[in-house]
Amino acid sequence: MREAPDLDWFQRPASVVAPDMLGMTFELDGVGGRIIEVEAYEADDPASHSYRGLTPRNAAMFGPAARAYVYRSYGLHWCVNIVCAPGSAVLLRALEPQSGVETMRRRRAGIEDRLLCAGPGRLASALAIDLGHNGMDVRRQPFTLRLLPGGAPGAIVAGPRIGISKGVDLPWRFGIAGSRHLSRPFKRRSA
DNA sequence: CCCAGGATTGACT
DNA sequence: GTCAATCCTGGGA
Repeated sequence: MREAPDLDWFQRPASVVAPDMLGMTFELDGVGGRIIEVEAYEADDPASHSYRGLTPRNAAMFGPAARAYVYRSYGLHWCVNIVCAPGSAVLLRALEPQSGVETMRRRRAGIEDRLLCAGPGRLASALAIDLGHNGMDVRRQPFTLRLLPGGAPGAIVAGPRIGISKGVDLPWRFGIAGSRHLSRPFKRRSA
């Protein structure tokens, strides 16, 4: 099994790190899978929580790289990012479930397998990520983040980010083309 | 101090 | 397709 990338690897701008993260394996307490979809949020990005500078909520985004930035979405859901260069982070939007699938099913009774980690809120729920994980180093227990031989299992596609009202033109959503574990399909590039 | 508005999801028409 | 749930951040007064 390979190790997590060096700290320097994370200290690049999130929009550069994000596509490199596709195909890596992300787990919490042995529950997780292959990263299928991510979004990048930069420091000077009007859609980013860090855009207006350091606040109590977004403090992790201005701390060391390779840490988790966890926030509450719409008052109900948790979402998890991996911090990159200062003020930038990669939002984890979808995994292909690979380990601890029974645990995920128990946590999300009734949901289809392909939806277990399809979306940032579902992903955090399936892995039982919450604010208690904010600021933790994703290269160390209880997290694992590692490269797999072969890299991304398919072509990488990019498109506009989902659910934002600013920065809508930036193509900073990245995913594995055609994966059935995406939160939503990527619009095919027009000819 | 106030309150509009979310990096979403699931239920329902 | 539409829409409510739910809560807390942070900008503005």
